Amino acid sequence: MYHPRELYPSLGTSYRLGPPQPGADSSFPPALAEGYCYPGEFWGAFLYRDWEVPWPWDGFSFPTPQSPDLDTPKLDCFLSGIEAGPRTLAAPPPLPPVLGTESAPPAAEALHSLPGVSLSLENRELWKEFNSVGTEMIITKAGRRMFPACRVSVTGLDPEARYLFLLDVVPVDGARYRWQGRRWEPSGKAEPRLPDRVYIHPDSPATGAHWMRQPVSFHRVKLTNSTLDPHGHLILHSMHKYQPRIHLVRAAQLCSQHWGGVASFRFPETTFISVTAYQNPRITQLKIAANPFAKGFRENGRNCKRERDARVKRKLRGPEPVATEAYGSGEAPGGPCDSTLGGDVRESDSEQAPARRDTALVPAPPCAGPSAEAYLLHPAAFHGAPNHLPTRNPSFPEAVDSGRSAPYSAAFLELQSGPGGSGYPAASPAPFASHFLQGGPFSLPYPGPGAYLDVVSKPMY
DNA sequence: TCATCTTACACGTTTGAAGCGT
DNA sequence: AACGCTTCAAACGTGTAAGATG
Repeated sequence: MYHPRELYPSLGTSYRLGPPQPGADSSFPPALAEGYCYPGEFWGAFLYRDWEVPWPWDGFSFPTPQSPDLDTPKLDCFLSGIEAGPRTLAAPPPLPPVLGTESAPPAAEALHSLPGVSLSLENRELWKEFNSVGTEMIITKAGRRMFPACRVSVTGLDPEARYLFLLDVVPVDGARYRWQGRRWEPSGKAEPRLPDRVYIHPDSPATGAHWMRQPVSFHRVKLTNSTLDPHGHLILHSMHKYQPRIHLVRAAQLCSQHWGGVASFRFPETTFISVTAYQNPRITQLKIAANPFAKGFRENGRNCKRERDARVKRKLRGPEPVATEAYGSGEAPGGPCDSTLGGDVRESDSEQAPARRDTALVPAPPCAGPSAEAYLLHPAAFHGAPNHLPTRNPSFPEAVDSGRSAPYSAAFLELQSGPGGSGYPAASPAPFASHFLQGGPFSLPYPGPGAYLDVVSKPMY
């Protein structure tokens, strides 16, 4: 991955994303609000903040914002330029204060101007298993993958139209948490919110047929606790509760100035607490049992506690004899649930390097040449079209993050908010992109596939 | 002293280049 | 020359434990 400053030094260091500034241009519809909907039921989504309507399910009520920062729709910037679809209203169920005690409904939340589109969590059972214990996600300076990863299947897309799949992670509440030996409990106020970043699925943009053909996996997303993270990973605070959101953005016409709509989803069972080291031993066991990368820590693995202890003892005694004991299959009940995609297709096969991608599904946009303006207005049109991507500045080394050549040449933008965290160039007439891009030359490139994007960023501190 | 974070480590998995045969 | 298959080494992704930090 490359930093935009490295890729495009002429652009300077600050790109700002934000909703339109008051008075700058009032010709756009207000941002759609977020809503909660059951997959398949919500369609055409809708909701909240400004309207109050009865929630159709017992026990749910309108949420009370616990923090002014809380749950700010990062993609409002996207929505402000989108042709709004029909609206209905629904209210999100309240998120439980403490993990492991909730009985959250199988609801997906939505933001929506994509009627008929629904998303279902493919590995819901695994998520539920973790959620029943209280999911923890390790965050490290270098970035750590999520496990379980978000894997969803989508229906209701226009097979011919192109869509972007995005993922971000938002705080669930305004509290900091603490492991009290047996469970998580709130222990004070949350840290100031960090810059919002969005992960763009490497296949983006692709046709609706492509997205619907098989489940969409976000297993490459990495979480970090480094506020200065140069790799573009999603930045989280440790000991805070978060929830992933998945967004679908329709690029209505590759070369038009309008995007066709947005749908945003989240699933209650994907809530997790970010940690730098696992607190709940049950979570550790679940991860070891379910994550193929942790096979070495299973009962029969050489890295299991018994073997490790034995190695330490042998080390203390003297030279270690050649190990003759065959260690077992390492297969634990439950298996690597996240390693499949669709029927017998492995998850990893779903996000192959471009060479293996069905590029026929994502032909180069019919635009003529790498017009900077076209890029700005229709970044999605440039995804999957290498010839249209700006050339990387060779004077900057590749990010340390990838020892091997990055299959997607992933880049990301670090887009900083201006004063107040909002605003956009009043002079820009573009209906979509210019709503959230501000402060820089308009040759601003869109991050490549598999990249991260900062949106509506706020000052770190 | 305690809670939290960082780092090095060993191991299993994944990836892609190289080699080979057709 | 092109293609497909196999092999293999390097890189990556894990959880652990010791030590550092505040």
